[in-house]
Amino acid sequence: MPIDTQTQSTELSSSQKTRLALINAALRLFGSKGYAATSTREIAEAASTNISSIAYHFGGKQGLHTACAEYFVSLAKTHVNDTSPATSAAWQSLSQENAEEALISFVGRMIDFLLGSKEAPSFVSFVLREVGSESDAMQQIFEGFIGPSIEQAALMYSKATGISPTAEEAKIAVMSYVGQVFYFRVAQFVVLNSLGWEEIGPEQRKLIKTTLLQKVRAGIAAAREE
Amino acid sequence: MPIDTQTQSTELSSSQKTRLALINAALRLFGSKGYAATSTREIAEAASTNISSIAYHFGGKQGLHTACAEYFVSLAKTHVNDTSPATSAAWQSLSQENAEEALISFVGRMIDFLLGSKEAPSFVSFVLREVGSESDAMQQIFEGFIGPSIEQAALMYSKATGISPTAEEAKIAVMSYVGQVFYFRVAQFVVLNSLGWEEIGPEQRKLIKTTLLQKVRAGIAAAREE
DNA sequence: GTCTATAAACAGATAGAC
DNA sequence: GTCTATCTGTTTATAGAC
Repeated sequence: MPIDTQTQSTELSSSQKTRLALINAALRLFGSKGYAATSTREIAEAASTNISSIAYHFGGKQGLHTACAEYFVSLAKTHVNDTSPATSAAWQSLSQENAEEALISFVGRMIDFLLGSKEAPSFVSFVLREVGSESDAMQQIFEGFIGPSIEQAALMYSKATGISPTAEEAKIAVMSYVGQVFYFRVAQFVVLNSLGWEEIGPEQRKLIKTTLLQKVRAGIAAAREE
Repeated sequence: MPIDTQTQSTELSSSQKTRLALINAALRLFGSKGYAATSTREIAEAASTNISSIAYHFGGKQGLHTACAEYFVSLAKTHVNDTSPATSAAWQSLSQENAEEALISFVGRMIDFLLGSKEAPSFVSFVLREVGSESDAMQQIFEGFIGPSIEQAALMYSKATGISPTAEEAKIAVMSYVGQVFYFRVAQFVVLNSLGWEEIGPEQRKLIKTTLLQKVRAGIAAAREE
């Protein structure tokens, strides 16, 4: 059961504060160093609490890890739901042009989040380490967030291009867009060194966005003509 | 100094055999479980030797890790040099059409290697874990292999599209192609679950290849018309 | 060069005081 | 609920026999 650790706006009990601090610290440390390389002592110190709090709140290190995955899913879900409040049925009636714009907007928002937000590095690192080990946590992240997102984007793609919504090509195309964007976050070291950049700031992000979205539009147009 | 552990064809001394077995076992284990989660006992067992061999041959766990990176670079380099024996000057004189075909061939071979070869999972996992930690090993991998490959592909892209070879757009486009392909290997869990596939076999690889290369061609055509 | 035995450090978990 | 103190197992590194 994903516990609501974020939406509670005003007052948090001392217990909840400790709990949330532990999850945030763990998510960051698990992401940057990996699960095995992160010690519970380290997490407790980063969360400004005691090692025993981990056993008390989560049963142990593994329980804290599970809680991190649940926290990520609940956060990612509200993020996505906020930005696309329309129902699945509403997508069905979109015109080709509107579907294309919706897909472009989807990829654009993904670029802004993955390359522009403060939380992205932790989140992406965490999920990236999970996806390698086909863990229960990954299953949960897929079913709760990634799967539905790809499903929805594939629907937009099929509307935009006119190909069948059940065609495997739609999902492959969508995943290729996702993959492109992730690369610029995950392989940031390669990106910075190849281009001689110091960082991926607003200007760099804009250049990446322009180049990538042009490719997406070209790909949609080409698929439409088949 | 990258030590030649592979090209020696016929006879390997007992010492070299142990050394190579340790590197191969470590590369696989570091990739699949991560550096911290892999114990030297485990590596020694997988390599059918004793723990102390690690200290003897590499000084310790960290030394073995460095040797893995060096081994990867030397292997990747010979792979790339084998498949593109032409000099940099030769690329300069390519026609638009030939440059496009060279780029398509580059992406196609990347798909075949990353999704079809037996070694790819270990290698990709290893490099993926390195790229997160901007380690000395990663610097070496970039300078020895990744950087030059991107440079070369960007040159093909500029020839194929007619844009300036120094334009940042060329490298961004090339990296977007690389990113797409990597996603299908790295996020294989997502790919299989989204598409309901059991594995990425020859037929699946062919479908991915067709879809992705169509996008690459469309992107080149669009950039050419600007 | 390879092995056994062991040292020294560190991990996660837990009992019990407050 | 949070803390201190401690237990038990495991890690890497190393000294020394062969």
